[in-house]
Amino acid sequence: MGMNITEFAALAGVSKTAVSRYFNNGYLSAEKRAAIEEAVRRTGYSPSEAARGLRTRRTRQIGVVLPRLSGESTARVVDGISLVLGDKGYRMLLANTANRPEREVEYLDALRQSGVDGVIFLASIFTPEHRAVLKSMHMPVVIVAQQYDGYSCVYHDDLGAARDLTSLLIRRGSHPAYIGVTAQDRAAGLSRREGYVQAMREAGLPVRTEDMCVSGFRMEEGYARAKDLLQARHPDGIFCATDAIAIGAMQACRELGLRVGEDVLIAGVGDTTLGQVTATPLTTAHLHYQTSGQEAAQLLLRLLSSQGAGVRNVCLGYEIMERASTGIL
Amino acid sequence: MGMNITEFAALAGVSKTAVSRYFNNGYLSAEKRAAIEEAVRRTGYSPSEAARGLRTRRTRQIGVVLPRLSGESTARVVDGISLVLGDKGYRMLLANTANRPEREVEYLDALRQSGVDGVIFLASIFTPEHRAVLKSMHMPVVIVAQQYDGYSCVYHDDLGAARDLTSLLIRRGSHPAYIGVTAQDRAAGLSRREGYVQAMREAGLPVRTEDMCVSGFRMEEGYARAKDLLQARHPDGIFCATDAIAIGAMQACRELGLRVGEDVLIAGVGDTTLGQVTATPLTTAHLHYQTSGQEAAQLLLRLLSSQGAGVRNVCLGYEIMERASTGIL
DNA sequence: AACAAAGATGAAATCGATTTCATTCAGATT
DNA sequence: AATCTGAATGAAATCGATTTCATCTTTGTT
Repeated sequence: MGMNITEFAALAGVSKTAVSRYFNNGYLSAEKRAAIEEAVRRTGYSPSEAARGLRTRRTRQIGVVLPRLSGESTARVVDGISLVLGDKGYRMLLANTANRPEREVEYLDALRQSGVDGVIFLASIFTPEHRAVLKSMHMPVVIVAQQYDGYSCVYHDDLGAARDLTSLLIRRGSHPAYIGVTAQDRAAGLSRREGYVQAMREAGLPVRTEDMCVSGFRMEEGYARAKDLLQARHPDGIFCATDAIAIGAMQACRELGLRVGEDVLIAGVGDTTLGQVTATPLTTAHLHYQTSGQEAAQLLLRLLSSQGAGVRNVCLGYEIMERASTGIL
Repeated sequence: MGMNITEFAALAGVSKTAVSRYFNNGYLSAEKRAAIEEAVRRTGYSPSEAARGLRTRRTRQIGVVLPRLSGESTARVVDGISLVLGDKGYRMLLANTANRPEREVEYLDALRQSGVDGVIFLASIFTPEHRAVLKSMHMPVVIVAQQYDGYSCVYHDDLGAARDLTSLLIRRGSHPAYIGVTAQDRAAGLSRREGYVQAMREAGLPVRTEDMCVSGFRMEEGYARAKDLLQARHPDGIFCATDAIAIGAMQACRELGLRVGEDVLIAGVGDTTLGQVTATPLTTAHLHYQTSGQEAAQLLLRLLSSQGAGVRNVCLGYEIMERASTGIL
């Protein structure tokens, strides 16, 4: 522990320079290398990250900003990130903004100061302040789950997934309504709604604003919106922008005496575990969250090695999981 | 960005020392303070964490070691931790060991080197190596979800929860079997099993090893163990050490044509969202995971301020959530 | 008026590494 | 034999802060 390079070098019988070279693979004779290796084994010495960071301006730390940790999708993305980062000897500095956009900006700023080598940003909503802070970051940034011009992004084909699911609902004989999330969230809000609209148009069905509404991300909110919608418009199908909302909707159906998969067809997006254990298993789209985390980390590491390698985007596909909520199979 | 204290001091018309004092609330005249404040506003200067860390040997970073991120309980604990830490200006270095105990030791070691101020350890299993590495940590450590002699711990009353749930199963008319996890996990494995055993004894029921088995943490594993158990022993109740296992067990029942809550009563532990959306809502014990994260963070911060304040333990209670899986309410 | 105590101040030392640079030495080339 | 090449080497400069310490200014006390 409390040993510095000078002490250690003396102990190993070599110069400080040699020790530094040992830990940074520089020119070094085999004997010295062996002597140092031996001394390391004996003493457990390892160079101070602080000193090293001061000199090299690199910390081997990556900042990860995310809106929440509860929520399976985020957790899976982070899992993917840490998988890749851990392997490459990078550490992960987590900034949990607890769904408060003003905190996002705050934290991005803090990360900039704390000297992380790069940032992975799990975005939900982009405000003008976001744009400003992102611009002021003098380090590589990768954005996950959103496409954002000028930055490397890893995202899902939200539109495609929503379109396919809506088409499925139509094919199974329903005229689906829509429960989504705020359009400020361009991926989960805007794109998925657009997918719904496209599928409806393609099928020649009218797109009525009365059949569409906006919910929060929580199950309870989905439940409430669904109950309103079901009582006001009596839809025979609902496409929900997220699994959580869909689960809420299923519950609302049940309470109103409607059979899910028969009286009302329901689909969600995300393929969370939740949708697999419900009374009626949920039809949904599997998005490759963990993969997106891995891709993001790899993208960032590439940006770190070859400086300014330029912006690169990765769009991941999806997989439709057809289950009983859209009709008995 | 690229400005150091010397440049900045010149720009503000004061000495380096004054600048340092400004950022560390030392003696400083009002005029200088104002001048520096103004200059900070103009330039956006902020001291380098690396240099600061080198000199002070403090990083304001806390290492958090955890076995997995997917899994609601861990996510909630981390949420709690980041809530407290964020408020106090500490950052969180996450080490995700992906359920590999050998990695836990590795990461603890890495954290020690990387100079975090303290560590929060979400433990599941303790091996002799764990003990060794923990001992070699020259910094405060708080352990969550396990009681471990010599360290400050925040944990749940696993035994009590298990005992109460088993008693409930018995009161509702069943003679419950047990599906648990490895006893190497002293909290979720050993204590909960002990709670089951105690409740059985109290009720004067025989505790048969054939009625008890060990599962992994995943739903699918709970499903498999439950199926075996149900076919071999035909129990009319099962106490499961975790919600995930319980969900698997419910599925096994359904597939065997047994009605959950009638033919077979089932209870789990953890009160995850999963248990609230299943066909038959799950009776379980709510453990205060987020609170335990907060408590752990607070404990650690206290250890950091008053050096060697000594070991303190926090045991959090639980709340029995009685739902339909133990009989229609 | 003399003196002590307390408040401010900045020069210089320090934290523990990396990196530059000048030098040595062995072997290859002419 | 003289020269060149390139690998190894370590002394010293450097990264950007904090902290000590000696000095100077106030203020308060008698």
